Amino acid sequence: MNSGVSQNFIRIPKATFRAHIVDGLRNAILSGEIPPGAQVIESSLAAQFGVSRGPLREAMRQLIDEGLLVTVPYTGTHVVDLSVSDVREIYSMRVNLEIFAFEQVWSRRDQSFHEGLRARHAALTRCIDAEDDVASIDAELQLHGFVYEATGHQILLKTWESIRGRLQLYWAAHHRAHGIRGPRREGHDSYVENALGDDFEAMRTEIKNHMARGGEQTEEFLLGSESNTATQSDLAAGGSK
Amino acid sequence: MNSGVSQNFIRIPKATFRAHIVDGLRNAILSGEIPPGAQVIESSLAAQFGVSRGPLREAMRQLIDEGLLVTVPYTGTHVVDLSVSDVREIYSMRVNLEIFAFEQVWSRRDQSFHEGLRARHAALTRCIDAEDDVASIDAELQLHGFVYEATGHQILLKTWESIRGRLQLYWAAHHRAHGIRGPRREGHDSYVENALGDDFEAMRTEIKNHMARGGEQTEEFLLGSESNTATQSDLAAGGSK
DNA sequence: TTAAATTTGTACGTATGTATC
DNA sequence: CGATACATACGTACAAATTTA
Repeated sequence: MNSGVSQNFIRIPKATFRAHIVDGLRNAILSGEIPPGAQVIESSLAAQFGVSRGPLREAMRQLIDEGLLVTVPYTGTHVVDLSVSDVREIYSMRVNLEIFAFEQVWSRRDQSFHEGLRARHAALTRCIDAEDDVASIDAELQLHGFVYEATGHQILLKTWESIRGRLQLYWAAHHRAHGIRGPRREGHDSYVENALGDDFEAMRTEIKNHMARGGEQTEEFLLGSESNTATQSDLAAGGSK
Repeated sequence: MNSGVSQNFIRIPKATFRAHIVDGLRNAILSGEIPPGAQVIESSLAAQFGVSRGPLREAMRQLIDEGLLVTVPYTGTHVVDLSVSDVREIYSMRVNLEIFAFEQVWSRRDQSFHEGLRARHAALTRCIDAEDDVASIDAELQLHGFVYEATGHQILLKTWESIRGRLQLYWAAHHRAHGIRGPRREGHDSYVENALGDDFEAMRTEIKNHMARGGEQTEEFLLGSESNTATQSDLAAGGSK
């Protein structure tokens, strides 16, 4: 039934089929294998993944409301091409979410929070020292994600996850185009220091500064590039409704 | 091709088919026609809506990550049954989002913002005076939703929409059980007054108070009820991931 | 262990809207 | 303006996988 493409035989480690496709497709997008703006056709992709169109359609729909794909009914689906305002929105939302996250977790920071944060900080530093940019993107997302998880706030965590993909996509595209990542090394030290300190207001301003550094590089990068000030991601961003 | 159930002939007023199902299903849930905790089976639902499994599965998946349905692979899908902590999370997130929304829109409040807000406030007041609780729930959501739309912040708006459904579900269930809605009448007057005023800090505290009123009624309602302190909505809330 | 219920996946075919020549 | 190609959207029937009783 499934010829040509292998990738089976791995027995699908866990859970459903669609989830497996989602991960594969997300990686293909984030790695740049499918570049921003490129069209994805479900029939081709189904063949490429060795699955039928049903599960694949559902997988695509999930990536659509993760904001990685945009679709217009009956015509086609493309990998999102972030505009300046898109990235600006992501960063402003991040500042807000992360301050809220620390607000929620501040009084409940315990031993394991300290250890977890320091561990991820160390991992990030290792990646940066090794100049492994791809890994350090992931490590930085892990660092921030840990804070959201520590809050125990399910909705907050889910909201973070809903923008994390686009943030990662932007960082990855930025890296491939310029070879240098967004936020740079020294920033993380003071970030972690404040996160484990006793001054909440200091942490609040730290977050704003931390994000602002990434935001500045954003502007100059996207303004220097060609395309968009208001892309297709505005309309039909949800697919339906 | 399609026998038995009618509902066709309407020519599908606009856009895709799946979107139509989503609206229908969402209404069925919010109206209590399908009560919280009830199981929904895709085959039955497909027959009931007169559509095939494909579009219906995708519609369900959309409601799943709207948080109205929860599913565990290979076993079943149920209407969400909100726990105390769920509602607590929704309210805390609302406070944060709405303050952020006013932060974004504050300096850009123009003529049409004033008019739009007052118009929706008037509509809400009309519904309350008419004692039409169902309509006033919708009117209140419209009032708050207008603020999010006015920010022009797509991500913020989408985040609001991602919790709006569950908030509406809770209000509707609360109303059916007790006959009285959450936030009461007088609150909205000072809310709108502050929203159009010049004191941002006053607005910030207004929001916290406004939400706190709804939150208190939440506690006593859910604690008086039987079931849950940590429901199924915690795990598998996304279906895949 | 078997069996039932339900979801999940497959493989076709048809219909419809969009765009392009 | 019409015809055509394309990709999505939807329909149907059947097979497989998984959990629960």
